[in-house]
Amino acid sequence: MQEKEVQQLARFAKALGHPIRIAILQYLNRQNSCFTGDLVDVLPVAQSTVSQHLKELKDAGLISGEVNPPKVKYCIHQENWEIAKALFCNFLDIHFDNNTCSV
Amino acid sequence: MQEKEVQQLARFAKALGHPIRIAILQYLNRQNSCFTGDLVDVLPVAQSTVSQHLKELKDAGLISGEVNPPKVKYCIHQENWEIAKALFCNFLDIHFDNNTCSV
DNA sequence: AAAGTCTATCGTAAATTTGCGATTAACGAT
DNA sequence: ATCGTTAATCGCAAATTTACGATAGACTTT
Repeated sequence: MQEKEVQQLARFAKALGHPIRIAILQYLNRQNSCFTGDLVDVLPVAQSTVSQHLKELKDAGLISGEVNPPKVKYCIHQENWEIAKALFCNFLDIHFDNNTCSV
Repeated sequence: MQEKEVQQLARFAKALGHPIRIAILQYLNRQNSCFTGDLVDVLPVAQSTVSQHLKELKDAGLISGEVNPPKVKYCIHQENWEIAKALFCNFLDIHFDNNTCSV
């Protein structure tokens, strides 16, 4: 594993290192996409806090937001999500077959 | 995914959220076990800093240390490592086959 | 043009993290 | 008993994270 990959993996892991952000990503995985407001309704923190967590996930590259006035629609950033998956699988020593990953 | 699992996953992810800690775990995965000093030799940070990162990994449950005076031998905490694997795989939507993790 | 909706950003405070040098603790060897 | 080795812990400073309310910006609708 290259140094760059270690950095990238740590970056992703750090982004996942908060329960609210895990919850956001889970929600996005289920719903495919959602607005900020949907998350504010569901999560036990203030709107500004949700926004901040979304920003961190976006900065880490795990999600992307599409402005859809006056709302913003978020979804998983598929390409980077796959990269994250690959890095985690590699690191956790999970062996791949073909398309997904299997042990 | 239960709330407790979300918390646990976030805890593990947080522990992985630093390049030095990733490097430590990688080293442990390769070497099976090692002393603190081995890591100090390899990592670009001070001894006290390495010790601190080891403490965090231990607190997160990912490693365990066996005192072997005057050294301390660290290794991956296999049981918890498997739990972490399972949680990450589940979260990242990685499909399993058989023996190790299962969804 | 004014009002309303939705969300990002600002300002702030508290808590946590990161890193270091110095010290301490534990133990074996002399 | 003293010395040497190894590693944890302490004390500290700087940076980052977390959370909130308040404000500001973008755009629709009235």
